Amino acid sequence: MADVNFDTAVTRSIEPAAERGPAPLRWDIIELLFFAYRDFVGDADQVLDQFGFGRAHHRVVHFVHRYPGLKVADLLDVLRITKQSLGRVLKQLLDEGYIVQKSGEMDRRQRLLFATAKGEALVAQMAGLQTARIERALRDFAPGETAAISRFLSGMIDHDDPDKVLQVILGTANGTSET
Amino acid sequence: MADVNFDTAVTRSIEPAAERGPAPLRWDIIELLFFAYRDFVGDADQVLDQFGFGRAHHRVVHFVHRYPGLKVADLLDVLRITKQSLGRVLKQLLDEGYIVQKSGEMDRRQRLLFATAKGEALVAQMAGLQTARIERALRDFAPGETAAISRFLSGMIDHDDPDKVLQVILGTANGTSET
DNA sequence: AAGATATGTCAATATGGCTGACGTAAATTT
DNA sequence: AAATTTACGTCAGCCATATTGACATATCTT
Repeated sequence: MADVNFDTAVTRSIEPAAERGPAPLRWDIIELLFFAYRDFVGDADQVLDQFGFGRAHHRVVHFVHRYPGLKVADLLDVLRITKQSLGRVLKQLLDEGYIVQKSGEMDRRQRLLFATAKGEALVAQMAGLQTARIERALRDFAPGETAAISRFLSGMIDHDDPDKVLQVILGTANGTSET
Repeated sequence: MADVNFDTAVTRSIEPAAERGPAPLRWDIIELLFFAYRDFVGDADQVLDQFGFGRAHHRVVHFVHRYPGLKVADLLDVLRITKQSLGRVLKQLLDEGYIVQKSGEMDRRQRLLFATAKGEALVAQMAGLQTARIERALRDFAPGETAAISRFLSGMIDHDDPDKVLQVILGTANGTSET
């Protein structure tokens, strides 16, 4: 199985040496992020398959659970999809009783979204698997190091985003988890 | 715009808090990962749009560039898709000259894949944007902290994966399960 | 010669994005 | 009060990317 020249790959083979300082690319972090995220969402996929849902359902019910009373428009900002795309998924979650909606009291055009106990249970099941992965990965770090990890992830995010949910997260992200 | 009770959301509303402890969930890391990865791939999306490609093309040409001589079967393992899905994307990249293939010398059934200069340029352009984001996020960390960040990302990955590319990335390390 | 393997391909289907257009109720502005 | 804007829903169709199953071909292994 020595077919692929992984050694060449690791030491970097073809680099445009035209300029003097090609500004080294962070292949290491780029690929670690790819695989970390792949396995991270893989945890949720296992659960979703059992419920006949896809990743889109996860994202919707997750944010609705976490930010009760979220408006449809807020959700569109967070997920960065169109209302048509959201509509399909949201309708299923409403029909199957994972989410309910109430009209806004101040503005009755708004449909405020809330997760039901059923929806909460689904979210918690997936978050449980992902939390296990996270705790496993964080197990041997000093408190200062785990804080650095949080700050790094926060630093990877575009902070100039007008998204309201994101503002909340970035405002409180430096604290530790609640509960 | 005080419609949504973000405050309630942050302090968490519907959680069985009275009991001994349902194992606190790491909502903080879960959501930071979501947004960090969303913006991270967003960098590549900008470039891909200009080329008329999608994320699938990025993944393929990235790994082919990074691990020259990769077999089709290896690529399927890394990307975790079927060969039918890969075939469509790979064919485009071959037709448009981003990738070339050569028959394996020891096993001529194999099609070993290599990125062309054109393919390499595309990958480098996307990696450049992502590297800028990474360097920005890592700017103010001590060396020990950046090492911790890499170890964390590595720890988030399933190490018992038979995937050959992953083994190289993880340092050709053990086959130890995730204890 | 027989079987397994690596790859390619055809056909059908599902999911989850997209755009554009239109409708309705409710809030806001004039 | 009327006009306009906003929040949301929906219909219709298109595209990208994923799926499964079946089958073809070349090549390596036994």
